[in-house]
Amino acid sequence: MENTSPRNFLEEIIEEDLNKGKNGGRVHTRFPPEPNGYLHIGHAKSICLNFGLAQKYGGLTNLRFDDTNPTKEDVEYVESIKEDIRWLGFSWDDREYYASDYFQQLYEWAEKLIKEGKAYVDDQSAEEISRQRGTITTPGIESPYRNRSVEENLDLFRRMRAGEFPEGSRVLRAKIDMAHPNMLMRDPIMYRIIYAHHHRTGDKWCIYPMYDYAHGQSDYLEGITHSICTLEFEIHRPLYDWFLDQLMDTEYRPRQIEFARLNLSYTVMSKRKLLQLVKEGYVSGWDDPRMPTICGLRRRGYTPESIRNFADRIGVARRDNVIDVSLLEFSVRENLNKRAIRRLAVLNPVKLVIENYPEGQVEYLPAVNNPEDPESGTRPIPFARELWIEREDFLAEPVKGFHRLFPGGEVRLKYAYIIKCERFEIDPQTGEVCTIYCTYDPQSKTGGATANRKVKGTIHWISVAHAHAAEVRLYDRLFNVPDPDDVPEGGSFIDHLNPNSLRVVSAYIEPALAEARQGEHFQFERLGYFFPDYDFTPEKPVFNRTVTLKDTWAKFAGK
RNA sequence: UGACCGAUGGUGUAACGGCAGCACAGGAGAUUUUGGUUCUCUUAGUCCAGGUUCGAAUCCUGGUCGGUCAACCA
Repeated sequence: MENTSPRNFLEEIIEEDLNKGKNGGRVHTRFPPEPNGYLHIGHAKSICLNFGLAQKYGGLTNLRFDDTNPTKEDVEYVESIKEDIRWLGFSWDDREYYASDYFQQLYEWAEKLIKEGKAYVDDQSAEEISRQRGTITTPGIESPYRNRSVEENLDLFRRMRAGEFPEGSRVLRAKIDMAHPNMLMRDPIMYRIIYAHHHRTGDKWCIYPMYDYAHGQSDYLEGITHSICTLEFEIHRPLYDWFLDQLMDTEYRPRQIEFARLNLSYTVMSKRKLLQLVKEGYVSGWDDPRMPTICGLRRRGYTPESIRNFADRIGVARRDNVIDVSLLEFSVRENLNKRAIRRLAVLNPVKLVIENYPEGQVEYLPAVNNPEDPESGTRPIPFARELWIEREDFLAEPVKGFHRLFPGGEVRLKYAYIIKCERFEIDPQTGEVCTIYCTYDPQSKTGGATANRKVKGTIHWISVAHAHAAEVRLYDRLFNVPDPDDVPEGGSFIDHLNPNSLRVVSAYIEPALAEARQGEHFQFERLGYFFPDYDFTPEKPVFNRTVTLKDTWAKFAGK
């Protein structure tokens, strides 16, 4: 292989395995979500890794729902997870599996372990078992039921399965080592009794395998070669290997490899906290555009490509990391800059009157749809005597470095004329500027005699007579500190919620925008990238702000 | 006082015993009918102490700091 580009540690491992001819030279990965919540950007990292690695090495990736706990899981989540993976641009073809597909085989293997004296039924309560487990620095003690006969264990286990015992009364444990320094090896629980309806197996089972017993065997059954998971499962690896070694005598072996999960600044990522935001109404739902969920990002206007690029850029390693959210924002700006259709909109309008422009006259001026894409052409936009401009683009008393409109100053109206501010009026009620009066240079239109005159700034505008109203939702970071989880005693990440993470404004948009379609990405020139919300209708257009444009003036002015 | 894992600019991530590179962020400038884009330039880093070696981010030893583990969750 002559690929000299730097490789991450997963690629190194895979290439090493390939060179050694391990597992017949196959690469087969899996993405194993538990259907108990919505996927977020951290899952996207894992998805890109698992599918990306398989793609790179000519292998396959399975989708496997890890549904071993019927009390927590639900079909509702299965569909959303599939939709999100597809949307991200990956396909598992027909390899859609469920850990529950393997319940029968897992059960038979459990009997095999019992027969070999490697597993036993424990009659103790959860509390007793927990007490006997010892602590991190002291060994555990053995259960009084540990040395039951094979016959008794088998009988009890079969009766557990038959539903003869109440929930929580007995468990099946692997007989390993109660003094093992790794607590997970201290006779871990393999099966527990749960009388709950399973979303796939219904009421067929009342005993359910634990993650540790199910995962490695599921990998084995699917022919997975590289079982990639996050760092917190590292300590589970000896157990993953132990079961495989007891049960399998082939040369083929799936291998668990851990990587550091994604953390994002100004964001919380745990399912529990995300759920709390939804349940307690801090956001409108899992797909609230401020959520780091895949469906939230989608509604916000993020593109699959931008998320894949982001996943590439953040890399992968085994050290804990916090990615700056600005890298995510960079990724979406970069992608949207290339593809977003340019349109004009005024979010915070103030009226501007061009006194020497004929009353009643309307011109349709050509405006470029996307300067990054010469093929995209132009559309006509109506220009008239009365316009809306952005309130921030006028200052009665200009400050140093201000390139926009002020009394006596000139500015170019994008795609139109150069205007000069003659005077302005203040609303006596509010004390705010209400009307700005200008004159225009009739020769300064694109292609005109004075069109190339240098003026300091260019601003956008909307003809009052032709403006459509729209609701625009301005989103900002959900939290106002880089690490929302960093809270003093008794505090909560909720305390760090950004009160201005959503501002809804009534805006004026150019006529073409009223005809926007779902799924189209727009740049409102000089403002940012916007995406029609699911609530959008031609009668009542609603846009979500995906992200602002990079704004070096705001940065300067803010100092 | 346990086991396992980790430590490279502000944030990520490369280097496989031989010039510490790239991206984001930050800064300066050029271009620009978006204070966008693009293009230049630029600030800033190997946790500490020993050892091995002609040569150490890399190997060894010891420390320091951080993470994970005591659900019948995954």
